[in-house]
Amino acid sequence: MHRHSRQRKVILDVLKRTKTHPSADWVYREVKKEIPNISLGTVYRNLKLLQSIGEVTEISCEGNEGRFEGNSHLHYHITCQKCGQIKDVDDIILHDIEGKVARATGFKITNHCVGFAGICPACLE
Amino acid sequence: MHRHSRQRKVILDVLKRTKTHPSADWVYREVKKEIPNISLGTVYRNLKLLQSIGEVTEISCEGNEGRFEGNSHLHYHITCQKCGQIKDVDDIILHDIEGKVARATGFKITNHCVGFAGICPACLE
DNA sequence: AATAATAACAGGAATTATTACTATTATATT
DNA sequence: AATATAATAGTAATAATTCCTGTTATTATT
Repeated sequence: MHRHSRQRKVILDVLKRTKTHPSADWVYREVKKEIPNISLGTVYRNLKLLQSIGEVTEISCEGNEGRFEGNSHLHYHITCQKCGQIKDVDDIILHDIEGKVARATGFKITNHCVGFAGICPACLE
Repeated sequence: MHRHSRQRKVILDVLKRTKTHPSADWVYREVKKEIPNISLGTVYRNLKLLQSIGEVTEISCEGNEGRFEGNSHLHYHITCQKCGQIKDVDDIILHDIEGKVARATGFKITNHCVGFAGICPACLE
């Protein structure tokens, strides 16, 4: 059973209000502003716990391991390597890729990581 | 300029002949059978060098960082979250996703990261 | 409100994966 | 064969994460 703790609440708040995809250490430093003696272990433990209850997602694409986000809905993105903008890829384009892979492999799929990088139309000119 | 070394050759041979997606440490232990005093640093250095010349790929999706493969034909990966095995998903299943995304977004795509995670048929029982 | 049970904590040690350093060895070129 | 230096072995260092232990705080129960 989970008890409430101030530490957990502040960690989640920090994640919910940032638009970036911070590392555990960034979260630690941020939470420290409010709870100066928080332990890094507490941050890791809670990031894991919050993941397990679906409040937080760990990004696993594009070498961004160890980055977390509080907005846990699935999405695809494409990054321009020149100007850095990130665009969304319409779900329809990649419709049912999980289903296709599940049928081909026999796996029960629980997660996927789909991301692209390239040069955007504007930068191509 | 690259010189040839026995160490590099054996490391590449080991990777080319395995069907698994080994870690640097597994490669190290395997190469040790042939070159008992090889250094782990040598394995890491060569894995990196072999990557840079396209002989070896490092898997970068779904928390599989640090896994390598010598098989360079296009395919995707699926990882079992229970037993940890990594299997290949043939390109045909997700045929031309890069092209689809390119046409939908107008990007010139140069890189992608596509991987899946779930529970494998054996672990589902 | 006080008590008891234990989840969660802080702080530090331990672990793991990877990289950096340095003196020595091996390879390609002359 | 002599030379220059890429590559090596072995070790130390770094970074990210997890584990451990004694203490604190939260929740349920009285």
